[in-house]
Amino acid sequence: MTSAAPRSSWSAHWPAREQGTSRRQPLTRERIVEAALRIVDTEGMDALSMRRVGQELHTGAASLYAHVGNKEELIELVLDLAYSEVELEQPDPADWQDQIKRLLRRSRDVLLGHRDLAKAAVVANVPMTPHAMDIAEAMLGMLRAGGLDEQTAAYGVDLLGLYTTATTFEASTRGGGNSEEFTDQVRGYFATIPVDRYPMITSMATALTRNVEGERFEFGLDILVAGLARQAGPAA
Amino acid sequence: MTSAAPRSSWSAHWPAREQGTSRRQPLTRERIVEAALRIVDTEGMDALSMRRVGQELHTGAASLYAHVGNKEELIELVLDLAYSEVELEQPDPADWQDQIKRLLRRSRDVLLGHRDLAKAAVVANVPMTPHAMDIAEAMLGMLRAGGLDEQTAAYGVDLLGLYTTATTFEASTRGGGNSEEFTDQVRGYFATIPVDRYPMITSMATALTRNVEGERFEFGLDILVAGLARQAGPAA
DNA sequence: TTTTCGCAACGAACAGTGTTCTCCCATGGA
DNA sequence: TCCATGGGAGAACACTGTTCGTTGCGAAAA
Repeated sequence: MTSAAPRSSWSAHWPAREQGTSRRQPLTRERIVEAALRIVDTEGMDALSMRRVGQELHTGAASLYAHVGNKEELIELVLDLAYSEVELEQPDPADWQDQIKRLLRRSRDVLLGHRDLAKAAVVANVPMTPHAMDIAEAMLGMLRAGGLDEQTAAYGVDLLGLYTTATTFEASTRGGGNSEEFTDQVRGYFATIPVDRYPMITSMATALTRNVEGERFEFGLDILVAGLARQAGPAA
Repeated sequence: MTSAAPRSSWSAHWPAREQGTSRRQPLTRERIVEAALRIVDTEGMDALSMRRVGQELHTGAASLYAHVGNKEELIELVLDLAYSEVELEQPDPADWQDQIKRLLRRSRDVLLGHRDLAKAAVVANVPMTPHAMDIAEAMLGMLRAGGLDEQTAAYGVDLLGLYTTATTFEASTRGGGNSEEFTDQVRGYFATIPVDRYPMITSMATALTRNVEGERFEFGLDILVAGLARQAGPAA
């Protein structure tokens, strides 16, 4: 703040730098959401504050409230922007199980590509933003193509979404996925707890802390999709 | 603060009220955690602040830091206190599937009995507090009794815990469970979205918003436990 | 019994947070 | 040209978690 100069006169000396590209663009909802996502990508969810977003756009926090309502809505918009990156495919009855798995893997990868953004997905209720609903719509199509009845498909899409967001959030807290620091830390902790009270945990420490990229996610994914498929099998 | 009197002289006039029961008990970790849980029960997680806990114990926020370290640790302790309410049973190979279901139902009920405490369970990483590990220990025993190998049981306990906490948190945000306000609100929202973009969602609105006590939870529970049992079947 | 000493208790303060109020002023329509 | 609408922005409000420095009490030491 020591180098702060009168900004209006300063920009008056620099009237048309690069013409239409940047040069003090008007504040829009879109630019705000993009700036917020940029902050999440580089500094994480905890660093996302209204003042920080304002700073990113060279303005104050108060200016944002003309476009976004409140922080909760901003986070929702950021999450929806991320969800828009998830590529969808048309439901194919012959391939619906793998389609669902691919879709959820892509969703997970997109979330993991934005640091700990999955935290927002977990805290948010049922996602009712446009692109989140696009994903739900696609999943419902696949589940129905697989022969599931309405109620099973409805419960199923909820279950699959819940699993994906929760498991992705969990993964995002473990330092990005590849770091073995967390694993070693937990394993070291398990070595200190009383064996007589926790015979299972202590003896299974290595299995419990196993951290192979995606394996844990695939494990639950297989169970869930197979379980849903079994609901369709006997009925159809 | 207008009625604030010199407390030392005030308590000097009231030296031994009720002898050993109350009378300005010393601040302990236990009393702090109990007070915090009381606040969560009556006002919810969002109302839980260090100052609020201090107020509950007729002191300031700073006094708590001699016993709890920080807020994150306090929340962990509160969660662990709640987990201590979950009754456990000895693993029985003949009944392991229902045992697991009962255990998770009890866990869910305990969490739901403390407002939105499940939020803490979701945000917390893998629970490594004593009573949380007691539950994990019991579940591991049941899974192993069911014939699952080490790695499957390890992934399984993680999966089941994740599902229970996430689904319970989701349920706790819907106004306690019985309130149909949220259901009507979502259903009303679904009536406003474009049918051509969301044909599935709009046509399945009633199935998607179905909110029968526990049914949704049981749906996922059946799939998960059955899925794990299938992992044990062919191997054993 | 007196003195010392450690440490829990605590008020105040710091650096943040989300949000609102209230101006200022530029821009578009009349 | 005038005026009104509304976005931009500084200041302020009511909070938050946490730390600092002091106070005072209770127990051990002399």
